[in-house]
Formats: sequence, structure tokens, C-alpha cells
Amino acid sequence: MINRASQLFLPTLRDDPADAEATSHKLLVRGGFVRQVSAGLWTFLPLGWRVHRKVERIIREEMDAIGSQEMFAPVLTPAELWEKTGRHGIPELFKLKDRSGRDFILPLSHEETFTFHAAELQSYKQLPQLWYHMQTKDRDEPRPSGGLIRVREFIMKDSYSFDIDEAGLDKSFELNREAYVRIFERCGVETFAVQAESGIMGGNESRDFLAPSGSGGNTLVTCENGDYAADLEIAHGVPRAPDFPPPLDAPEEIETPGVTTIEALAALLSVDEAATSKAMPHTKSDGTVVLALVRGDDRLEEAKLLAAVGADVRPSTEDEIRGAFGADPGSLGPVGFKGEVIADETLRDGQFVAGANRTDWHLKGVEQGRDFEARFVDLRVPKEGDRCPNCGGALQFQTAIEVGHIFKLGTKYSEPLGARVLDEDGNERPIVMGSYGIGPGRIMAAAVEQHHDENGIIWPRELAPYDAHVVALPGAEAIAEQAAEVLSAAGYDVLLDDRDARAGEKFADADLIGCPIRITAGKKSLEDGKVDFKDRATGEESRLDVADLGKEQ
RNA sequence: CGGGACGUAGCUCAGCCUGGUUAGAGCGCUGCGUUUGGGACGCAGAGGCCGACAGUUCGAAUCUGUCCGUCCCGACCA
Repeated sequence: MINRASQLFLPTLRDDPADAEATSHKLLVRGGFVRQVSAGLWTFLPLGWRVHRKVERIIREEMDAIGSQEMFAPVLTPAELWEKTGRHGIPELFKLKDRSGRDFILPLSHEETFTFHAAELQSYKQLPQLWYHMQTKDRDEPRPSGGLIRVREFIMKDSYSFDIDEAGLDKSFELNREAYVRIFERCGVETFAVQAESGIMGGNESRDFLAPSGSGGNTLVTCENGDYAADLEIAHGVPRAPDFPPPLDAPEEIETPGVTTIEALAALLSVDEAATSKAMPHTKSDGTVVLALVRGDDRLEEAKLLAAVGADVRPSTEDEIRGAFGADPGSLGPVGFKGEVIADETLRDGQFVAGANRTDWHLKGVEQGRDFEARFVDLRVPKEGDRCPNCGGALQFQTAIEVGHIFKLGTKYSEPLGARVLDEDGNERPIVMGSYGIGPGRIMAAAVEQHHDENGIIWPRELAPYDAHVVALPGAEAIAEQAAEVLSAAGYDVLLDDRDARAGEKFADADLIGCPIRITAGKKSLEDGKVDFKDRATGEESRLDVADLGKEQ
């Protein structure tokens, strides 16, 4: 197949767009792959759509290979379905009405719709089932950003598995996990499958596929020895040991006028920040106050606290704090506090400085067990310098794009939507479900983030908009045509640059667009009746006979 | 939702602080000519409701207010 640049809508740009920050955003816009319509809303131009479809094709092949069945569900969805599962209140959900006032939503995933269809299943004999579709999703993102990285409307491949029990789900989950690994491999995108937060999907277990990149909404934590990978939100790190002062037999009160920060406290007492504790009171949805306690040099991970508390929490207001502690923020601590104390693991051993629950006073030598009781969990945000929880190796942090996310949902959707089947014993049981999402647009962005140089994109072979970019220079149009024909006959998709433009311009566009190989026909190669070959990734060049094209490259 | 920045030609930007007749540059675009292996050159052109509205003023791209839009940081986030 041959496309001619002279007839394509391929608006390449010389300058970076002013509103772009992420590399993939800049290059996809400059290369004429995508254009923004509004914040988080993008049109895929002809080349961008070709790449998108190549990603889709890979996904389809791998889904079909594990026996997943493709179908197609509507975007517009009656609100009742989402009311039944309790997801109607999600703030990101676009809501609308039809002319008679009936409520609809634009879904951000299709659990409800697919479970609605699964309700038609009747017997365990019909299970397992694995269904998928590729469909538009809408999310009223508070802050779209990074080009294709975070958008308000996008196409997602989402799959749903239906099993009779947990063991079946485990199998379906594993099947999909393996398929995902193959998909990312074929797309040339390096990913890490990590334990992740389940977010608004709910469910028991989930695994996130994170692609390291220059930009992105997630932080990937990995061990230098390769035995640990996690999303920062749930990652564990082992921090350095504190430099403790000599222990005390009992806590000692010390006046700390006007000292409300850890830095000031540590400086005033000449003590290691890591030997202090930080009290962060939170209020549960039922109004009770719990105290989250982390080491002075650490930050609290709200998501971990949320999981530990098992209820909605928010930072307490100053009034609530005074009510519960009898002191101002800045002088709070666990000693004497009547509510629950949830402390980070790092505070288990040693004596720490803590607030005295008396404004402008702190306590030295506070020790858990002796001076207060607490429940110990991991609450801190890992940071640079932490060691691996498995092997003690150095942890590394890098920004990443979440390109896929798979969940064990259990019966979270099948129960409320009445998707039940009869088991072998004739008992009605809710179907055990999993869901598996992947974003082709994000895969494109991640591929560009991972494969580019100062001149443009270097597409992985399976994603490139064309397999070969043939550049026709003046006087060599005929041989360029011939080269394109030969490549096309060999099964290559070819972009033939037949525009009336200067050589430099064509080369610059070819580098920017990033097809794996470039074939140039011009005066130089014409002398011996050949064409010039250039590998986009390596820069390697050679002169070839037209007849040999498409054979070895 | 909190903080910040920006909005002038298709793109990237100057002009605004210190208001003054016809609003500029580079790139891109059209025509003609010369050029032609890494974004050429000359000549001639087209292209703007200066984000919107309201105010101040004899006069507003420029000052004030409100709104809208876009981006960045945070909150949030399949």
C-alpha cells in the first residue's frame, strides 16, 4: 500500500506547540498525528489514526488468542444501571438527560453494561466467559494534561471475565495478565506490572501496568536489583535508621514556643528529624478523630491511611483538633490522646520527640507500648534514599504512564445487577468477575516517550504509521515510485514523499514522523541506479538496488 | 476546587508597563523567477473583531472589572 504525502493531510510543524510540556505531546502534535479540539479532547489525524489502529490490531490479536470474544456496547448508558452499583455519584461521571428527562451517563468503563448482559447467563456450564470491546470512554477529568496522557475522552479496550468461583477468576486473571505482557512487548513499550490501588473500580486485587516515561501521572518505584516494583501510592520503602539521642526512663516535657514545624523542632532540640514524630489528625465520616502518626522526616500517604482506617477520612479542622487534643496543631502527639492512634511502622522501635498535646510544648523520649498504644501499619510515602523491602537494594523512582489496569472484581457488580448462574448443586450464585482495561492512546504516548531522539519519533516497528518512508528528490521521481512499488509488493505500507519540497525539509519530516526505514532516491543514488537506505533507529545507511528492497530490512 | 501563568495572523512570538491615526516580525500560505541530498533566495501578494462583554477616556491591543478559554503546580484520578 502506498500513500502519497502530496495528497495526505499531514500537517507537520516546525515549532513545538506552545502549550505542550510532555515530549510525546510535542512530537505527536508536531508530527501531524493528533490535534487538540478542547482540553483533553483530541482528534487523531490520518497518521495518528493509523498508529492507533495498529495498537488496536495487536490488542485484538492477543485478546482473540486467549479466547476473548469481541463485542460492541453503546456509550450512552441509562443511569439506572449505575445507580444499582452505586457508581452514579462518581464526580468524574458525565451525566445527561434525553428529551423526556430520562437520566443517562457517559461511562468511564463498561462494568455495568457487560454485567447487564452477563445476567443472561444461566448455568455454570456456560462459564467461563471472556468478553471485550473497544469503545469510547468519557471522564470529566478535573485536569487533563500531557497530550494523550490524561484526556477526557478516549478509546479503551476493556474486557470482562465471568467465572463460577475465585479459582476460575484467578485463571482468567492470569490469562489476561499474560496477554497484556505480550501486547506491551509487541508495542515496544517497556512496562512494569505492579500492585496497585483499586480506586473507584473497587474489587479485591488489581495490577497496574506502568510504562516509565518522561511524563505521566504515576510514580513507579523499582529496586536497582530488579526484585521490586510498585506504584508509589502503595509502595513500601525502608528508610534510614534515625540518629537517636540517649533514651529516657520517662517522657520529658520541653517548652517549644512557636515551634510548629518539624524542621524548627529538630533545630531547636538539636535532634535528628528522623527521631521525631509528626501527628496528623484525621476525621472519619462518622465524626470520630483518629491520629495518624508518621516519622518527622516522612510524608503521610493518604491512600494508605484510607485503607488502614477502612472508612472515608479527611484532615481534621482546627476546631476538631482543639476538641480532641486540647491543643493547637503543631503540638500534637499520641500521649494522652483518647482516640485511635495509627502509627507508621518506623515508629515501632525507639524513642521519639512528639507533641505534648499542650500548645507550645513537646515531649522527648516517647516510646510506644510504654507511653501510648497504637496500631502499626505502613503509612509513609517512600522517598529517595529508601532501601528495597526485599533485598535492601536502592529504590529508584521514575514517572510513568498507566497503560493498563486489571482487576479482580469478585461479585461487586454481579450482585447488584443480578448476574447469577446455577452451580453444579443447583444453587444460584453470583458470577465472579474480573475486568481488564488498556488504553491504545496511552500506549502511543508511552511509545513516543520511550522511543525518540532530538529529531523526532522512532516508532517501534509494529506501531509505525508506515513501514517505510520513501523520499523522492528532484530528478529521481521515477525511481522513487519504483522503490515504493517494490516495497508495497513486498507487503510494506509505504509513505511516498512526492511533495515539491526541498530535501532538507523532507528529511526533517521523515525523522519527525519516525517510520523505521527511509529510502531516498535522488541525484546521488541515481548515478548508479540505486537508492539510499537509512535506519531511523540506528542511523545506519547503505546503498541498495531497488530490486533488493523489502528483502532483508 | 486552591495557587500560578498565558490568550495579538495557520504556527511561534513582539507590542501593553508609559493609551494616540493604517497593529508588527519570523516561519507557513499564494503567484512569478532562480535554486534543489539536511528546513534556499529574490520580487509581488493574501491573511487580524488584538479571547468575550462591560467600564474609564476625546481616543483602548494597551488601563479597570467580570466572564470564557488554554497550560503548569497541588488536590483529584480505571
